[in-house]
This record gives sequence, C-alpha cells and structure tokens, in this order.
Amino acid sequence: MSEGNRPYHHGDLRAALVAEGLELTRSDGPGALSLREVTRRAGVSPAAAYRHFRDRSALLGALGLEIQSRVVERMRARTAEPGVADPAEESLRRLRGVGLGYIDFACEEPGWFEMAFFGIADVEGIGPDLARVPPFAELLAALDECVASGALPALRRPGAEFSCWSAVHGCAELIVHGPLRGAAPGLVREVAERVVDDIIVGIR
Amino acid sequence: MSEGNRPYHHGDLRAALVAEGLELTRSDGPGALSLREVTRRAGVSPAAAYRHFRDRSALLGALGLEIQSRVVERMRARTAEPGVADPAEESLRRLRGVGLGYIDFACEEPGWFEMAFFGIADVEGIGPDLARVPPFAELLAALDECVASGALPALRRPGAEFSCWSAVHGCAELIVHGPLRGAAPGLVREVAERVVDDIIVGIR
DNA sequence: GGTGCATGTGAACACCATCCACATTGGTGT
DNA sequence: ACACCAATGTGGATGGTGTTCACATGCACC
Repeated sequence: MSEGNRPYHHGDLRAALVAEGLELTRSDGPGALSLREVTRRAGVSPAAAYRHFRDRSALLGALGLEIQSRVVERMRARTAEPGVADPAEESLRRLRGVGLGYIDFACEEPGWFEMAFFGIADVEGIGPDLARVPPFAELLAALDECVASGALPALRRPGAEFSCWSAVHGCAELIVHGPLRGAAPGLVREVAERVVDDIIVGIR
Repeated sequence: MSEGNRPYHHGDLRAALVAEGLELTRSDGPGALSLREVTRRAGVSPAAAYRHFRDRSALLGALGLEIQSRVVERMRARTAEPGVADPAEESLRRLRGVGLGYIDFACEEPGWFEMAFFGIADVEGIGPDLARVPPFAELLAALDECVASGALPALRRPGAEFSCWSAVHGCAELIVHGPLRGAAPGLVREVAERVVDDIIVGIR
C-alpha cells in the first residue's frame, strides 16, 4: 500500500499480472480485462506489461492456459469419486465424470470458462495437437480407457472425441451464455446429465 | 457519395446501421463493430446511433436477430433436399438437416455465427421462451415431428432439444473457434456428420 | 568496479462509447 | 396556411482504452 518505498523493479511482474488478471476476469470473462487496470492493480505503469506480453491477447492466452489446468482439476475431482468393480462400467463412469466435471467448472466459474480456450487458436497450423490441450487430453485418455475396457468398440473410437467435446462444450455454453443462463440448479444438473448420457450412448 | 446535398435527416438510419453493421461483422464477428465506424459508413455523426439503439450492445442484439433468421434459412435449405417415403426415416432426415444446416452456417459465416445469439441473454427471466428463438424453434419442430412419426419415443422427447442443441452448437464452436479451426473441409464435414449422427442415436 | 541488458516509466497517439446542449426538420392540429 | 412539437441528427466534451516510443533504473556478470 505504501507507495514510497516500492522498488523500481517488481520482482515477478509476470506472475503478478496473471494473478490480477485471473481475479479481474473471474466473474465477467475476457471483456473485464484491461491492460491498464491490471497494471494499475499490480502497482506498475501500463507499458510495463509489454515487457512480459506481446499484447493484451497474449495475456489472455496465458490466463487461458492457467485456467485450463484448473478445468482439469475439476474433472479429476469428479472422476475420483468411489468406483465400481467392472472395468467397462468403470471406464464409462470416468468418461461421464470428465464431461460432468467440465460442465461443473463452467457453471461454477462462468467468467473463467469463457477464457479457457482463448489461446487455442494461436496454435498455428491446421490440426494443433489436441492432446496438448490438457482438458482435451483428459477426454482422449478416458476414451482410450473405454476402448481398453471393451466399453467402446475400437471401430467407433476415431472421431469420438469430437462428438464428446461438442456435446459437453455446447451444453456448458447453453448453461453459461445460452438460454439456460440463470436456470434453477436442479434443472441445470438434469440437463447436464441427460446431455452427457445421450452422447455416451451415441458414440458407442 | 456527394456530401453536399445530403439531407439533414437520413430517412431510415436504423436500417442503414443494421446493414453496415452486418457488413462490418461478417468476417470478424462482434469485435469488428464500432459505433463510430458504423455511423461513419452511414454518413452520419456517431451520436446519431443513439436515437435508434440504447448502446452498442443493443445494435449487436438487433444484428443477432437478423442473423438468426439467416441461420433458419440455411437450415431450411438443408431440410428441403429430396425426401424419402417412410415418415419415421423422413423425420429423422429432417432432424439431421436442421443440425447440419446450423453447422453449415457457422462454417460459411463464422463472424455472423459468433453474433447470432448475442441478444439471447437479454431475454430476462429464468426460462426465456426457447421457441421464440427461431433456430431453436426449428429444432423443436423437427423433434416433435420425430415423435409424431414414431421415430422418437414420446418418453424420450423431454430434454432432447438440449442434447441436440448442445452437440450441434458445440460442434460449430469446435470448427469455428476451437481446435478444428482451419481444418480441411473434408475433415470438417466428416466430423459434423459424425457428431450429428451420434447425438441422434443418443437421444432415442 | 564498470557495463550491458532486462525491466519499469511517462508521455504521446489514435481510437473508442457515451452524454450533453443545440440544430434541423417533417408532420400535426388549428 | 401557419405555428409548433416531437423525432432525429450535430459537434464537442469526457473519460476510458491499447500500443509505442525514448528514456530511466538497477541487477548480474565480467
């Protein structure tokens, strides 16, 4: 708070900007992030940010990466629930948890959810390595496990990740930005479970 | 073009602003729309826009409505393809067309697609009348037809619209803003068909 | 102990949304 | 025919934004 004795160099400004950025965007998404505000909060001049990020969207991208790892955490919390014995059933349960965890995150952190894939388009080239996007990798692993356990025929495996991701991501959008925004939690939960169950039936 | 003889009043400024707005946002979405630029193009002062729209986001909402009707047109183009005799099969074919038409629109007009549901959140209240969002109404009608034709058990009907919309909208996002951005048209088409077919299997 | 290089500063530019008092006009009522 | 009113458009001001530039500072390394 005391402005007088602040050292000229911040120490770890990059991390500070990310931290303030997370706070700023938590409830209202990317639109709530201004480079001037974030530097103001870090107690630093606006131009200082440019020593660490090429421009505003580069900061958004860094925030997106950070958020992706939190999405994965939320997925893992879901899949870590007590399991069942049968391997096929267990792998399907995990797949379900991956989807529901994703939707949980979107509901709990709508602002962050909006930013999670901000940087994804920056990965140049036609087919960026999907496995390098952590939440996507989680889905791929769950699907592979379904094949290994016999729950999903190997012939049906190729392309299944797109169906799953589409349904789950679309559902999250429906709830966070779409017509279901502000709907009763009970209804939301019901819809989420229906969507996830339907797509799992569909890909098999 | 000649600026000298322009009348003080524009005539139909509202429509002109919408038209210019559509052009501005066609390829790059809502971010490409500035009130100043749109009024500049209409040959009018920036403040004039406020006689017709409360603020920038009100104009975006109006553009969204216009775009929604174009989405419906694209869906109809798909469903108007030559049909088959069996009513159940025919109703499923229409449902498929609704989904694929939606995805087609997103691929062909990515900027507009991003704006289509801008105003949707403005419909205050918990459950806005989904049927009043034209593309959504199209989906509801197709699903009802599936029930009537016996292709979809009546017991499975409630909630099916959410599964369908989630999968299709999510797929469009995947293609337009997600990891599939810039992918080869062949792959895109393949993915779209797989997603739509999977969710149709899943809801039954 | 000096020096180079990463980091932070301040001021500037161009752009934006929005609001205000004021100007202009087309239509309405007499 | 005329006066007036409500709708519409203007110009300018305010306060915000991203981004760039020459310049200042100080840490780490030779």
